[in-house]
Amino acid sequence: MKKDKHGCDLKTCLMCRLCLKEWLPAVEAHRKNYTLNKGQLLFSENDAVTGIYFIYSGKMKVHKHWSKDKELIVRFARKGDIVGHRGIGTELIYPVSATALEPTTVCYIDMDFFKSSLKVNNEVLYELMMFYARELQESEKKMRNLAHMTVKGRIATALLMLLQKFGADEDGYINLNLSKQDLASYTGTTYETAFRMMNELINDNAVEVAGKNIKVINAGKLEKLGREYEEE
Amino acid sequence: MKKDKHGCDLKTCLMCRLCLKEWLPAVEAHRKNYTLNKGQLLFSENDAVTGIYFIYSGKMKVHKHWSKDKELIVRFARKGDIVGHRGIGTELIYPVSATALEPTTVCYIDMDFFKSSLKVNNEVLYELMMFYARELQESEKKMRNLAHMTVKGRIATALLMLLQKFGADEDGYINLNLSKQDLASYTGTTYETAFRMMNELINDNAVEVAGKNIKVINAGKLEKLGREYEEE
DNA sequence: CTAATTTCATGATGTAAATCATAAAATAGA
DNA sequence: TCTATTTTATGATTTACATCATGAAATTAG
Repeated sequence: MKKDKHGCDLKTCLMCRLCLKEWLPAVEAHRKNYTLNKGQLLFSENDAVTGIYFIYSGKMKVHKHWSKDKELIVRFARKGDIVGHRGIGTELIYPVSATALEPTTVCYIDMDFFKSSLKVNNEVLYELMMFYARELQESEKKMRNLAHMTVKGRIATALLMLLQKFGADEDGYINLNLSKQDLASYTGTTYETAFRMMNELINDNAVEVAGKNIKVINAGKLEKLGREYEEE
Repeated sequence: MKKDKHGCDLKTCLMCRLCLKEWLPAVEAHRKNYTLNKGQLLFSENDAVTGIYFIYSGKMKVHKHWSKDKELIVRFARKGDIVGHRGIGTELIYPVSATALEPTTVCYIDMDFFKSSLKVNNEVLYELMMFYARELQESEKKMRNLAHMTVKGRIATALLMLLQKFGADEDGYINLNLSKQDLASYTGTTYETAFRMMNELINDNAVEVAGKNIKVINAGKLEKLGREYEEE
C-alpha cells in the first residue's frame, strides 16, 4: 500500500462533510492517504483494528472469508464510502476484509482520532449511527433473500443494486467491472451457477453482457424476479 | 396491546441507563408501557414507524416476512433489549415485525422524543451507534453462514447463541421455549429439515430435547459443527 | 514474447435440502 | 368435553444447486 503525496479534497466523506469547520484542520493533520492497485488488500479479516478508511477514488469489495475458495461479498464501496467501520464494536479485529477492485485511493484516520472526532462532532456521530441503521436494514434484507430467494432472483436483485449504486456509462453498462466469481460471491452461490443464471437472464432479454461489462436492458423483468413468491 | 398501569423501573434499558439523570423525569413523562400476550404482534413489517420499544420483561422475536408461510427470524430479544430500532433510517416504515414469544411488557417512546433524547444525551447516541455496529457484525456473520454453512451447522450455531443469550435453567435447558418452526425460521430452513437435523444432533449426543425445551450437552461438538470447512 | 496462471465456458453427476403427503399428539377454543 | 386448529413426527419424491471434470480464452508474469 503506497502512501500518496496528494491528499483528498476534504469534501468527499461523511467525516469531512459533517464535522465542524473548526475541526477540519485537525482532520487534515491526522489523515493519511494511500493508493492501492487492483486486487490489493486494504485490511484483512482478523487484523487488529487500527483505524477507519474513506474511499476518495476507486472501488472496493468488502468480503467475509469462508473456506479456501469461498467467501461472501458483504458490500461494494465507492467514492465517499466508509470502509473499516465494521471494526468498531466490542472486538478489536476487523470482521471482514477489504480489497480494491480497481486502482483506489483511500483516506485513513486512526481510531483514537476518529473516536475523538465523534465526541466533538455530534452531527458526525448522528449520521454515522444512521448510516449503521441503514446498513443493518440492507444486511437483513439480503439475509432473508439468501434464505428464501432463488439464485436467479438474487442475481437479478444484485444487478439492480449495482446499477443503482455505480450507475451506467453512455452505452448503459454498469460502471463496475465485476468478475463472475465476484458476482457469485456477492449472491452467495458458486461461479458455475452464477454463470448459468446470467445466461438465463441473457436469454430472457433482461441483460446484455460483453466481457465483464453488464447492461440491464429490462429492469422490470429483474425486479419481478426479485419478487417471485414474495406476495403470497 | 394492553396499556400497563405500572411502568418499568427506569433502570433496565439503554435509554434509562445512559441518559443524564436530569433527563430521566422527561423519559418517565413520555414513556408508555404496554403488555402483550404470547403470539401478539407489537408492530408489523411495513407499518409506519411511530416510535421505539424497550423490553421490560418477556421475550420477542423480530422477523422478516417472505411468502405466506415463510419468514426469517432476524433476532431474538429479551429484557433490556431495544426493539423497533430498525425503523430508524431513511424509510419511515418498519422493515421487520416483532412478536411476543411469551407474555411481555414493553416500554414505548415516540420517535420525536427519542430523537430529542439522542440530541441531548451524547452517551446514549454513542452507545446506540455501537449497538448498531455490533448488530451489523452479527448480521453479516449470519449472512455468510446462511450462504455457506450446512443446515446442521447453522442449527448448532443457533443453539449455542440461544444458550448464551437466554441462559439455562437448573436442569440445563435453554430459557426459551422455541417451536421447531421458529428454529427453522431462525436458521433459514424448513420445519422438516430443522426437525431432522435436531434428531441428528440428539443421536450425536450433542443436545437433549424435551418438548420445546432444549438442553446443550456437548457444546464442543456444536462449536465444531459450526466450524466445518471454515479453516481450509 | 512465451509460459504460467487465472478467468471463462459448459456438460455430466451427485446430493443436500425443499416439497409433498399423512397421521398422531398436543393445545386451544366453543 | 368435544371439536378444531396448531404443532410434532416421519417417510417418499423432487429439484435446485453444488461439485466434478475438462478445455479454451484471456490475463499476468518472467
